Amino acid sequence: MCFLALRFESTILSGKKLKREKNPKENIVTLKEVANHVGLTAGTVSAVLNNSAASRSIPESTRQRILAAARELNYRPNMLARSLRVQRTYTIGVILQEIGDAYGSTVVSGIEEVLSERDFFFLTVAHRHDKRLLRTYSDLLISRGVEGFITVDTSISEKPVLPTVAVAGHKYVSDVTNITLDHRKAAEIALHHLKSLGHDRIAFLKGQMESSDSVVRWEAICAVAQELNVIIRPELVVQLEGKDSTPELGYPFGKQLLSRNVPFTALFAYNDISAIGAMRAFQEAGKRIPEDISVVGFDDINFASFARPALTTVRQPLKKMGRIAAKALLDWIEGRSEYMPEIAIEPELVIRNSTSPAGYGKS
Amino acid sequence: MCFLALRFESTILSGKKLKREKNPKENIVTLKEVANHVGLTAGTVSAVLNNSAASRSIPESTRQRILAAARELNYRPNMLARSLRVQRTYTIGVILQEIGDAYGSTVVSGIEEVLSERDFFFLTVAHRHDKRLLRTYSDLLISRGVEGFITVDTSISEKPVLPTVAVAGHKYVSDVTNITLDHRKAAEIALHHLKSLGHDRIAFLKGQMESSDSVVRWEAICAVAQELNVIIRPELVVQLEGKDSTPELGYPFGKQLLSRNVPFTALFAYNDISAIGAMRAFQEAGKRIPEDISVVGFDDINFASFARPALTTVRQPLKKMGRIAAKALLDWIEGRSEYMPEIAIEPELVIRNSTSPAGYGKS
DNA sequence: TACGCGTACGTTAACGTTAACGTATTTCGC
DNA sequence: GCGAAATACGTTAACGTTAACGTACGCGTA
Repeated sequence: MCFLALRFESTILSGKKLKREKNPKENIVTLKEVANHVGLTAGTVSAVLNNSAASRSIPESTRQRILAAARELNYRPNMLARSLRVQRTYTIGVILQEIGDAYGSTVVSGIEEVLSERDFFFLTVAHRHDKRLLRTYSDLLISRGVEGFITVDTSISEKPVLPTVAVAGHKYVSDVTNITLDHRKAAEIALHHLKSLGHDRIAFLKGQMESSDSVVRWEAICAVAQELNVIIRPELVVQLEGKDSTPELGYPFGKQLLSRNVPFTALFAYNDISAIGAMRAFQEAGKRIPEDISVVGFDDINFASFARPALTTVRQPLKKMGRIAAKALLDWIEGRSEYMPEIAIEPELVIRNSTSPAGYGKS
Repeated sequence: MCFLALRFESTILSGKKLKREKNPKENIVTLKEVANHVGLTAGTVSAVLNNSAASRSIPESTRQRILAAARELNYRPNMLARSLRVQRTYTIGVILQEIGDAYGSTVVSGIEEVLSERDFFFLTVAHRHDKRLLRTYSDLLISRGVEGFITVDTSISEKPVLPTVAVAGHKYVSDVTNITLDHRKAAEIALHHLKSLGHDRIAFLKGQMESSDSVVRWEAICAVAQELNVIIRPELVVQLEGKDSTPELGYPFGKQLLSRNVPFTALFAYNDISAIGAMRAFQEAGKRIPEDISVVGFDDINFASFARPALTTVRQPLKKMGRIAAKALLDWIEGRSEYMPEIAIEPELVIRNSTSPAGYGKS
């Protein structure tokens, strides 16, 4: 019988080898093949490989025999089948606007760190600001069995079917955990910095309507400005538009600001990329930074410190926010923690060389 | 019977509603539930929804009844089960060193564009320069049924089990399609540019050993230098180290170059981020760019044009390379095209403000 | 009226796994 | 030396789909 089993096995194997050229799937080995190889059944092999409760009664010698065979045949469990059976995929969906921008990439890098520590994988989709695409993608991800979502800079309006954590989400929807920066604090530190440098004519670059932080951040700025007696002049407020994720974004709006011919000594931009773009517009127009115009950015992306001059900015700990989002989601999925509606993140002012006392340029 | 069916259905549904609070999976509806709802079997419903060959004999009225029920119940096919059955996952694995660096993110954005057009998804893994982790991850991805791999800036040495496309891969392994820049051409245009500006003392930043382009690019530079009679002085060659993906990477090596006290009028850096970091080191030491030192970068990442001065660089069309990689892989997987060992990409010199004639600073 | 053919579905098995339960043999206590 | 318990496995069914095959019925035709 042993002889027969061996013969059987070897013909199977040689059959596979012949086919391998054509179909790469042919040489991936299943549980049943491992079981055949050691003369046991799939159930037993499964129990040992997962060392489940049932395997307590399997003697060490058999266990070793099984493990050896699995290694030898290079057995890789089929996660599809396993997931179908145990109803878990250890996969989450990451939904963002675009792939490749500094903001999203950094958040995703934080997410990935945590997921890999906890043996989860993720599928990424970019909805390109299209509401319908967003809906389609979340359905497709559910089809693929993701156990939860992390959205980045994307507002959700409907209550989702699965646990969802929104990085920079603001609509308060039940069953969505929002990871949000403390925008009040952010506005305070930035405006206080500029005010204490003597700036009283401050220009603003408002975020695009599609960006989920825009509204909340602007409201915080308005509220804090009032408290600090900083006047917000409509002539000095410019609305960003476009979905560019390079500094090109801010360039035309920097020019626009200058063309209004309303004097200002400082700019508080919506984010670092628009700040850097605006800086270039200013510099091309002969303005010196910070002597003529001080500039404060937002985010503290990698390149902020390498802008010329190095950019003063409100730091959002993006990678950390990604980590926190992932941790919150996994704990929630695995029932280690309850749903919480919000996790607040503290911003931090990073003072570099793009800000200086007002009027510095007049001397 | 119809009454019974309805009753049955409604109790099922209310049962689900009660459970929904506890288990989110409870309210996702299966093919069998749709079938029950219309009083048919799962097989029939499946045939209609996929409009397979078998559904030719299903009358329009029934077809509509099924489609309506599926919509009404919000049926979403379970891709795990489907994939297990049809042995296809429409998923590929993207393997990169890190997530969040400008180079990789841009390539991935190109990949994603093509995948989404063709209804594929992707799982991303970052192996952090660890060979063993790379191996582990590729096994895990195979477990999850990916149909192919795209690697970014990662050398593979073993012949892979699945179709693989390597962006900036250089080891020639059979069954791997390499998407490679024409490094000879790149070296030619960069060195010719510097030489024609009169530079004859050129410093070089060599790529890190872990970066897969390093060796090939350096060899191309050496070969072209010889042909153009450009002398490469060992004292002016610095080896980059570290896995930083911000300009911070180049900063210490820019300093190191200056500290050697060997005069040079130009720098050809391994990539843009190291070029920008080195520029800052030069500027901090009082050197003007380009008057005292011309700098040429490599890649043309988003920020290159917003460096001060705007960086002259050898452009790699990163997004396009991602697109080409994805297209090649999908065509290969779906048998629309044969395996090809290499696809060459043409670099392009982008002249901005970081280069000028040698000796300009002496006047 | 018997036969064939088209119509409209149902049935079965399989994809690879695993949890729950079954069964045959051995070991041990008293 | 007999029953109970432990040991070492096997068997079955199910996860949700789909491809291949099967069947029952009605209709037209020779």
